[in-house]
Amino acid sequence: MIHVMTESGTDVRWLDDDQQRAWRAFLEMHAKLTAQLNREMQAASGLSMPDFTVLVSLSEHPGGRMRALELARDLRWEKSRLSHQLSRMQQRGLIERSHCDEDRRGAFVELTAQGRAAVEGAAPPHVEAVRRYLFDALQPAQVAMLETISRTAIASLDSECDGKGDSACQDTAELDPSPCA
Amino acid sequence: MIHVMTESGTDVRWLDDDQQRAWRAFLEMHAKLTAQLNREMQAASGLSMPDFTVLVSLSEHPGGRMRALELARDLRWEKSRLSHQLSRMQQRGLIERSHCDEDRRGAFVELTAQGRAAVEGAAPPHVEAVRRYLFDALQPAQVAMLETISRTAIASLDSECDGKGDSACQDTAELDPSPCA
DNA sequence: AAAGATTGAGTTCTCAATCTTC
DNA sequence: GAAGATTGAGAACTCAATCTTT
Repeated sequence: MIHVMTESGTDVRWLDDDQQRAWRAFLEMHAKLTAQLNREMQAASGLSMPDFTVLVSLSEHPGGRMRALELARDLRWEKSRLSHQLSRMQQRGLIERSHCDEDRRGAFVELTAQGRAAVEGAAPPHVEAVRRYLFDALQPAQVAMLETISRTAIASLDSECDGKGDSACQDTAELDPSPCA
Repeated sequence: MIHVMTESGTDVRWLDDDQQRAWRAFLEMHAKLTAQLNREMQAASGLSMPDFTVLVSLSEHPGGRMRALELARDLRWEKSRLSHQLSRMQQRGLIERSHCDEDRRGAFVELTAQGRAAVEGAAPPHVEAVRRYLFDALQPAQVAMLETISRTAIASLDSECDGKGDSACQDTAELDPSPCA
């Protein structure tokens, strides 16, 4: 374990070399991968990744229709982030919004025919790209380890933020992960 | 291997269950982790992660001074992304820009005293957070695997984009990874 | 007051266009 | 024309404030 004295005299445990390399490689990998996936999806289908993510979630629900709050929880997005995104997607005809009768505060979000066609067209090349850049090069044990590592970090992040409001730290704990492929 | 017939009759190899779970967990982990690190850095030091990333890179160079293009390569950022970021940081007094004598197209970027103080103050709590949320919960073999997986994906991404311009696909191949901790 | 949702302002990022110097 | 860099427009995200309904 490396310790370094800072100017303030505080004792800081820096990352060791292995951790440092892993951390920087992880960040670089994520940045390059998502940038590439975004570019290919935009070019092939005219959708951004945020568009696609929303459409996938909707398409996995019966009738392509769900409450906005449920969608926000599903995606682990802030309410305002979802609202802004839905506004843009509505303008482009990918989704529609309607009011909720049981609870008149609520809003429903619904896939349009155009939105459904868009996500069905975008999914195949996207999945192929995820395979090509990531999974085709990984062994099964590595895939399993990637999930284990990710879940470990998610658990430590979720346990950290216990009493915090809104969406920064999740107010939901029992939903499935965000659908992105 | 699962095959699915789409409407267009194309044969698509979808992700299998293990891959699907790993992929979604990976995306969720990265999103939560970076959001949390961003929030803590903003609260503790008034810096965003992009600010910090730039300052770290500068502080690791002699004199806290380097060419803009070198910085862009170091961070694997587009020229325009860096330029916008530097404009904001210059306004806040974190860096200064000056002209290059040898090549009058070029620009130098230099850490100000304030910028150096900011990054030195921000680094310790940031590193602690990275340890707390990620590395403290990982075994050495998992850290090594994370790096291996990341480098595998980076390699497949780098080999994919060979003849492409500017920065989307890297025009550099022999530099160190982006410094972010 | 709390819950569901929207809005506006400010930051960040990408893309295409531009400008200057080589 | 290519290289180094900046600019403007639009998309995406966060935060705080707001509005309506419960």
